[in-house]
Amino acid sequence: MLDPQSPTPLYHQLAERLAAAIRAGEFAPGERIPSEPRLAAEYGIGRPTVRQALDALVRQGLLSRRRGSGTYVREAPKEIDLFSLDGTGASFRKQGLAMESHLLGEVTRHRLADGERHPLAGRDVFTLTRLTRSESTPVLLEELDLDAGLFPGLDRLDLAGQSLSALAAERYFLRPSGGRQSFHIDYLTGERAARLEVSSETAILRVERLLHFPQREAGFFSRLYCRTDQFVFSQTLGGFEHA
Amino acid sequence: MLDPQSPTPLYHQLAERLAAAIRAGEFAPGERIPSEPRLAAEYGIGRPTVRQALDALVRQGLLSRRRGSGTYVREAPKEIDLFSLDGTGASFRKQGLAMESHLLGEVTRHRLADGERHPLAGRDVFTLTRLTRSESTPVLLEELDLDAGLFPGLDRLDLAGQSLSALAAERYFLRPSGGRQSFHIDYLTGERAARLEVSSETAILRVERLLHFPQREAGFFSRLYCRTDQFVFSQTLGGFEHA
DNA sequence: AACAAAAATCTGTCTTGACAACTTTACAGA
DNA sequence: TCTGTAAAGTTGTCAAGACAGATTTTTGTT
Repeated sequence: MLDPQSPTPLYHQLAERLAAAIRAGEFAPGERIPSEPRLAAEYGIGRPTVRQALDALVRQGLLSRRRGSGTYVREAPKEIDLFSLDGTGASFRKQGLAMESHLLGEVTRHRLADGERHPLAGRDVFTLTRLTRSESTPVLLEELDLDAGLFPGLDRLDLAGQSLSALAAERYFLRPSGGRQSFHIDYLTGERAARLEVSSETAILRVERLLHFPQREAGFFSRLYCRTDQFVFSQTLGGFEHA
Repeated sequence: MLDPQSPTPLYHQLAERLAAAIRAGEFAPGERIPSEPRLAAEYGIGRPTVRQALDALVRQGLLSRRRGSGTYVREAPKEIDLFSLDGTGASFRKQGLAMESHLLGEVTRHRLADGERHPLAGRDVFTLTRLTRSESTPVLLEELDLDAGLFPGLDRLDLAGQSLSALAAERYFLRPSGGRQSFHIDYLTGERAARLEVSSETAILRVERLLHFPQREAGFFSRLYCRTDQFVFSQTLGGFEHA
C-alpha cells in the first residue's frame, strides 16, 4: 500500500513501486502490467494519479502504452556505436544488427542565405535526409548538408545503401581534419516526430555535427536524431571519428 | 482561441501556442507567463488541461515553475565543450565561463567484485565524485573510478581544483590510448537528483566513458550526468579527446 | 515610512466523474 | 467451426472541485 502521510507524493510512490517491480523482473519485457483502473483499485488511489505515475515510467522508457490494449513493459535498448563509425549502414552491419537505412526524398541542391543561422550559410549545399530502422522501428534520423563545392555531382549519384564517409574518402578524396559535435535533448514535433514514430513527449538525443576538411572548413553539417529509448548510442575514442 | 474540433488535443494546441509565443519573443527569458488560472480563463479550458500543456513545456526546457510564485521563461542554455576537454575545470575557465568544480566527499579506495557489472570489475579502484556549478546552479555531476594500480597514492593528493587529465599526464605519465563513451537519456532520483537539483521528471544526458591506457586497458571509468537544460555540451573532433 | 499580519494568488497534489477512441472478449447465428 | 456483432475493458482527453504549501500583495498599526 502507498503511504498518504509520506512527503513523497502518491503518484511518485507508485512510480517507484512499479519501476522496482519491473527492474526486479516481476514483469518481463513485452508483458502487460495491470490496467489503470485495476492499479487504481489495488492501491486505493484515483485513476489520474495512476496515470501520472505511468506517464513518468513511459517517459523513462520502462513502459509503453497502447490505447485500447494496455500498458506493456519495454525491451532494454541495444547498443550501437554511432559517433565513431565510418558510415551508419556499414557499421550497423558490422555489429550484427539488422538495420536498414534509406533516403527520404531526393538529394536537393540549394543556397543557404548569408544571414542564415547555419554553419554553411552563404554556400550552395546538397541536402538529404536519411532514416535508419531496426526491425522496422525507426531509430535514427539524419539530416545532412554538404558543401556543394566539395561534393560536385553528388545529386546525380545513387546513394542508396552507400556509406557517405566512404564516398567522401574514395570518390572525393576528402578526409575530415577536425570538427565539433554538440549533444542536446530534444522533443520532436511535426514531420521529424512522424518519421521517428515518436510523440512530442519522448526525449530524443539530438547531435549536431560539423566536420572540417583540409580543403574547406565546415564542409559537412549533420543533425542526428537518436532514439535512445531503442538503442544505446556510443562512440569509440582514439583515432579520428567521422561521418 | 483553441479549436475543440481539431484532432490535436487542447493541451497540445495550448503547448504549441505558448511555445510559439516564447520563441517569437513575446515573453523574454526570466519573464513570468500568465498564471494557470488565468490561462484557463483566457482559453476557456480547465486548469488540469493548462497544467498538462505547461508540463510539456517545462520538460522541453522552455519553462520553469516555482510553487507560489509562478511560471517563468527559461534562459537558453550556453554551450560548453565537455567531451573533448583536458579536464573540466581548466577548460571551463578557458572558455570564459564562471564554473566551479569541487569534490563531494573523500576519495575512497575499494575493491570491485569480480562479478560486478563494471568495466573495472575485479580491481582495486579509487572512487570520487565531483560536482560542477555555474553561477551556483549545478550543471555536471561526475562519478569517477580509477584503477588504483595506475594511480597509486591518489587518495593522498589534494585534488581540489585539479585537472585529472593533467594529473594523469604529468604525475603518472598516463595518456589514454583509446576508449569508448555511450550516451543515454536518464531520469535521476535520490542522491544524484538532489546533487544536480533536478526532479525525477527532468531528462538528463548521462555519458558513460571508459578510457584505455597503454599500461592498462580500462583504467578509468566515469559517468557524467549533464544538465543539458542548463548547458549545451559539445565535443571537438580530431586529435584525441580524454578526461 | 516601516513593519507585521492578513488576504490573495500562485503552483502542486489528488479526487470524482464523464466521454471518446481503440482493442479484446464473449456471444449468437450460420 | 467460423464469422459478425455486441459488450466489456483498455487508454486518452477533459472537466470541476478541494486542499496543501509557498509566494506575493494588500491592509492595518505604530
